[in-house]
Amino acid sequence: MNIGEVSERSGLPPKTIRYYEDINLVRPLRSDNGYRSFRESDIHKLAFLGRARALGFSIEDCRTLLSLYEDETRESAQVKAVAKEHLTEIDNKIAQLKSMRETLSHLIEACQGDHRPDCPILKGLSRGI
Amino acid sequence: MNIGEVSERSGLPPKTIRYYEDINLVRPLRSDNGYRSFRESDIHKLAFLGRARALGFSIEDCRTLLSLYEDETRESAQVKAVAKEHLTEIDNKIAQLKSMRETLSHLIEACQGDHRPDCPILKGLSRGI
DNA sequence: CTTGAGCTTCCAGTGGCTGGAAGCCTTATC
DNA sequence: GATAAGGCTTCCAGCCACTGGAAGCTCAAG
Repeated sequence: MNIGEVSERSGLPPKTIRYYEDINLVRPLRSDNGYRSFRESDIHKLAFLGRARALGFSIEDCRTLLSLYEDETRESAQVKAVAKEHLTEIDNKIAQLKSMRETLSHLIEACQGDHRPDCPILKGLSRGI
Repeated sequence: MNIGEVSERSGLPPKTIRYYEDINLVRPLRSDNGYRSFRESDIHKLAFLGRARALGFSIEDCRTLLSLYEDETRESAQVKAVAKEHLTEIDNKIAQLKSMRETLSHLIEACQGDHRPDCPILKGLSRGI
């Protein structure tokens, strides 16, 4: 199967699929004409990667998860550890964004948003919030 | 004032300050020895930038905010518009992270995390969540 | 005079793609 | 058989906002 169809079936752009080959996440075969030739197992891997990326896992996490997926002797504790660590990162990001949101929304509420130059947002940024 | 002291007083790393000069966010003077020579107003600007960045504004937003800050004829509505748009982006990011968190935490809860290979997290990633 | 800290510039790398150019391959149409 | 369109290939550059490191200059202390 050529890259175009694989792109449609996996939901990943062709550029991304080529990139994943570059960094050895997938290793499609090659046809005589030089085109990449994907097996069903490649598509399955790519879809796996797409879902893991959609959950925010880093590429290196994805590599780990994929190798665990293919390792019949894995222990689910290994997978769970990776996932838990990622969950913590997500929680940290959410907390950081919420804190930004808090400060920013206060400033926005305090600002009249009219034709006059006086602005609490700029004051907050210039004086320390 | 040299970059080291400015770094301490503004809370920004020297590398970042040099970068901000590169992209014309600040324009410190130069001493005869070639060293950057910062005025109080430069430090003020850098601290402003640090706070805006801490609120998650992009560099281009920061450039806009800084120019509004220095423009006496600004209308606070302009500032508020920039801030509101950024707030929306923050809200979108929070929503996306929460959705990831939701899915991921369900998978984690379902996983025993023991020595056996059976793992709902990997199943979820491979079959579609 | 030497040592060490602080400053300079420049280049490369981070993550995860994405855009674009130049050129080969395939398929359909004339 | 020529040609045009579309899909494929590689390679290089760029995105964002820095950050690390090398090579070399300047300055203050001992």
